[in-house]
Amino acid sequence: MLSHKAKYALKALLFLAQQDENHISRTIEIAEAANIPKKFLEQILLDLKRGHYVGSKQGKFGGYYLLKSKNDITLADIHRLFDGAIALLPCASLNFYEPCSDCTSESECLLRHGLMTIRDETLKAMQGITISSLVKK
Amino acid sequence: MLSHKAKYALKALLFLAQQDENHISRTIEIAEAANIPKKFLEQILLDLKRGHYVGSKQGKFGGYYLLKSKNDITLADIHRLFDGAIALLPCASLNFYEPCSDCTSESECLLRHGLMTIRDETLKAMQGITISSLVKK
DNA sequence: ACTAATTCTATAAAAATAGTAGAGTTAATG
DNA sequence: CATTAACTCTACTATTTTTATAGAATTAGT
Repeated sequence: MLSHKAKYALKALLFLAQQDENHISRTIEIAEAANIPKKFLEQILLDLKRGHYVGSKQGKFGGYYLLKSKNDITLADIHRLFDGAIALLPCASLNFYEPCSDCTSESECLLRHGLMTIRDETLKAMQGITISSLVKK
Repeated sequence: MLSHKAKYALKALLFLAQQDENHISRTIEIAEAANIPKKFLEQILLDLKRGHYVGSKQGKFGGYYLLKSKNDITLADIHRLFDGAIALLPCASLNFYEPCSDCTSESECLLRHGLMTIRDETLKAMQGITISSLVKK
């Protein structure tokens, strides 16, 4: 399941993607349009900025805008940024690999292989969903 | 990601699946073989029992055994039993549907459709992984 | 009766999540 | 250059979920 953060991030990105090119949106606008607590959204937008998904303009008449193309922001990206690994266990993860503390031998682990299969399929599916594809629905 | 409970449940089921037909395994055996805290495993086995995945025999020489066929226990089943919805948001879930509190109109939600696509693909993949298929690896 | 196992309920400790507060910084404008 | 309106940053708090643990009750074989 997605955390609220990830969900809010997606909703914010969808909002930004629907604005005119070069338009700058204030946090409060996004918060009200997408029904997100404003102070919470501030943090989320900063995270999106640090991930180079959005850009910002400071000061009066400042705000946020999409930095990457709608086509280049996938569900997988946002999941990883806010919720971490896409794999079902850290030992099966590409980007967030960690051995299981209860695992005696990873190579003999019966679970890991199956979970890596799932990861590959889920990842492929999630990389197929972009902000652009969502807006078009 | 899977919770420890779900991971431990899978490991316990894998252990049971590898025993001889009609063999009964004590909790302590499973716990030691799979490196799971015994008292925690007790709860998990009870949940698996309530889900009709394992059966138990009480009293001296009691223990647990697989009730369903290895082929009929899927990763999707265990995920749902311990970690709930497979969908990324409750509003996109088949078995754990709930509307989002922040959603003003579900029919106009741009996220939901994409998440239902992901759910269908993930679910299909997870239903393809059975205890039996894991043991064979 | 004794022993060894599951069953059940309650509790506790730790971690993660969700959200809030408030001071600081930046930039436009008159 | 003061004012205003925006983003930025750090810290904190409250809640919920997760991960167990404790201990009494029940069951059944010998």
